[in-house]
Amino acid sequence: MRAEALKGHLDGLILATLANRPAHGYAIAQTLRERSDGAFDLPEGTLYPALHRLERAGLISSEWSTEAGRRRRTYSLTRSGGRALGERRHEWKLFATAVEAVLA
Amino acid sequence: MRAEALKGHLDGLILATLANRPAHGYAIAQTLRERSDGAFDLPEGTLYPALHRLERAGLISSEWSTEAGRRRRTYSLTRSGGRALGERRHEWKLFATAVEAVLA
DNA sequence: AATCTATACATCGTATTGCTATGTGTCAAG
DNA sequence: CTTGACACATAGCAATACGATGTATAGATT
Repeated sequence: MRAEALKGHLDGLILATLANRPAHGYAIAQTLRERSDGAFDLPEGTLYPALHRLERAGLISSEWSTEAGRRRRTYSLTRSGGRALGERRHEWKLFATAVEAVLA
Repeated sequence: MRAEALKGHLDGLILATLANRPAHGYAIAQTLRERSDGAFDLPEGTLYPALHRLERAGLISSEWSTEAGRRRRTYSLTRSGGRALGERRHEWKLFATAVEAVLA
């Protein structure tokens, strides 16, 4: 997968992952890898800045916790993030339809 | 349509447009707008640099001509560009499938 | 005991890329 | 003679994914 393909779509994927339940960064990466059947295997330098960006934007919120000696930052979708996810899903449909109309 | 959504996918769209027949920049923009039902309305600052980029990469080639006083640069898909288009189409399928598996 | 692997987070610097704004110039319509 | 469509070009900007690197704990392996 070329790096640029993901640009502009990562935020929606992260929000969608958090829509089911809150999760910490590492778990988000695992879920994304599983749900995408290995297609999305995010390096740390991609994931953590994206999470910080989403939190700055108010779409997710975080809380520190410690479990078995490991510190975790657990992220949850905010109400605003839920709305944003809806928009992203809608936008994706429009985008995918348009791309397929051209590529086909 | 958010600007970042297109990133990394524009090249494939341009290549696909040229797969039918050679065309000049302005015509490519028109075709893209029509085929995408208005979703892709490329500003010049997006289209022309992209064409130069594709030509530098050897995926398209160009020729100057003049028609009715207007100079045109007509672009054609190269053999290498044809192969690249195939790859992009394949990559798109993988990408779209993965995104839908996560967003759904 | 030492090393490796997985877990877990963080950030600096870089490359890529699409867009805005601006500039050049032709031609037809009003 | 001004507006709009046609036609191309580029400088500067903003956004973002990634590679590399660093910190730290826990369990398994050697």
